[in-house]
Amino acid sequence: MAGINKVILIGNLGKDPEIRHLEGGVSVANFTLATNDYYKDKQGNRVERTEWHNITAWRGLAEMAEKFLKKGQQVYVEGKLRTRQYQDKDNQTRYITEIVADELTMLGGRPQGDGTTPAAEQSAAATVTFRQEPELDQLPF
Amino acid sequence: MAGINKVILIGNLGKDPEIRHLEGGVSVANFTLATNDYYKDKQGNRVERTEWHNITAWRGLAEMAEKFLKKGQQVYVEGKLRTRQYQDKDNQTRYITEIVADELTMLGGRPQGDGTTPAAEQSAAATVTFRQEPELDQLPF
Amino acid sequence: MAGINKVILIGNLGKDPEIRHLEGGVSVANFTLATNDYYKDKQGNRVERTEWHNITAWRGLAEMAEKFLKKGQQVYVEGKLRTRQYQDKDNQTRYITEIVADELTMLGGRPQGDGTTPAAEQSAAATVTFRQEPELDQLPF
Amino acid sequence: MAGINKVILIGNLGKDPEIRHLEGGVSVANFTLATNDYYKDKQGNRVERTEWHNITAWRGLAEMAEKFLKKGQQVYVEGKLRTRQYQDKDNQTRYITEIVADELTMLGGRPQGDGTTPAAEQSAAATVTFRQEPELDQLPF
DNA sequence: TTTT
DNA sequence: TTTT
Repeated sequence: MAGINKVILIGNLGKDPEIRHLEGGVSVANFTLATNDYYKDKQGNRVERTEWHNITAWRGLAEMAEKFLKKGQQVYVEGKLRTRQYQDKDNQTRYITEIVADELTMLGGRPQGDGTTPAAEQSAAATVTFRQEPELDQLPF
Repeated sequence: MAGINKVILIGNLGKDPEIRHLEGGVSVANFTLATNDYYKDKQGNRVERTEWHNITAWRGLAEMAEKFLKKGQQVYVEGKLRTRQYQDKDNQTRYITEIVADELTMLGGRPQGDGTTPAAEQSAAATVTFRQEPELDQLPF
Repeated sequence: MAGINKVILIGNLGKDPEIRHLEGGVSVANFTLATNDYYKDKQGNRVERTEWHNITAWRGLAEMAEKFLKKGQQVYVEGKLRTRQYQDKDNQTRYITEIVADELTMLGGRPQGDGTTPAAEQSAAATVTFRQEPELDQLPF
Repeated sequence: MAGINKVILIGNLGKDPEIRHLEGGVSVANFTLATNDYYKDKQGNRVERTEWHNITAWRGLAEMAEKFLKKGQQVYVEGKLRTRQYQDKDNQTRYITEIVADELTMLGGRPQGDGTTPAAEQSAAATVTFRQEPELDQLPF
């Protein structure tokens, strides 16, 4: 049965995206994204809570993430949850949950950079949306 | 900085919700949810992929999950991602990502039951929405 | 500046989709969707409120809506808001807000049909997802 | 049957929110929000399309919109669609579709102000989330 | 005009 | 009527 698996995040990159080029020319980028919220504890103090998310982007979206996204930047991420298993260094099975991005949109936040990027270029880049084409496999037949 | 951390799922319960009552009278329910999608592999075969999600509901939403949700049922879940760490049996730190539910809506699917629940009750239950009140801590001050 | 314009609905079709074939071979389907919620009035009575939405689907998604969606069926719709103007019969400018669908997923609800559709076919159809390819114009250059 | 009626927008305010205080002390704020996207026309030219949305906020959320949101600012809006009818000046029935906000989050964009607001205050305000409590009527009984 |  |  077809279902829905959708994640929508607005947060800040914890580091610059890291891109890898797999065999067959496929690119994959990874970065972490912090989303913050606030709550009041029992004493009435305002407490901040940061949640860290593992974001993965494939193909053209990976290239664009590498090109345009920087540590500290505020970004909108839309994607889906995927939990995969891997073997840790002790050969034990572990699980990691990632968000596979379908869309990345830069929001108003300025990137934390070295100051060498011309303001005009930053400004132009700061508002672009990247949308991943759905895999050609999504058709119902 | 305030962010957005939102998950929207439609899937089927992998098991009946399990509820625990913590000290202080707080309830928490857990269940797994399967979301399915399809893709075509390189040979053009239609392949199904199932993603399993860990859902957590608190307080009144936990009570309602226990009361109304059953294994197999199709449900809409809205919530937020939370990754927490715990110690495994070898005292190693591990991480698990869960969806903390804010809203649960039963969809058209009939629960997989023992057939003893009157149809009228099932039908009445099958379409209700439960919404968790936001914690009273969400105000910006 | 790039923005986000996203609508997520789960409701029931008020009528069968109506499809039109425009010049150039482009298809467009329209249907209405009812979403229901409940509130308690000041006397404590449970009141139902129905909201009606105008859904538009283009191209392949239109064909699939016509083929698989029926009056009464429960469906998940994801799309974007678009308000367009038109001239009414008195030649006055009027506005209508529609949801242009990107994705349609049939949920558990059985279609209201003439009873001639084999159950197996209904069941197969009842869970399919249709996803519109993004227009080729979504790239940021 | 319970349904889902959800809208998620990121855009810029077209004007400062206008607040009205109804009898009984209830506040309601209105503003317009522009969401922009881009497409390539048949000649390959990049064309911008702006969609304007009517946003309504009630009670505490209205007060906060009035206090913190300004023309030009970039904001995340989550809410639900509601189409209501009214009589125009010729006593004809007309319809308008609005988004009734449940949550407003200011994003990185600086408000278009008179320059008298201290930067620190702007910065503090620029990232806050306001969440409307659900009406107490949302419970399923 | 839907659904429960 | 916004933003880039």
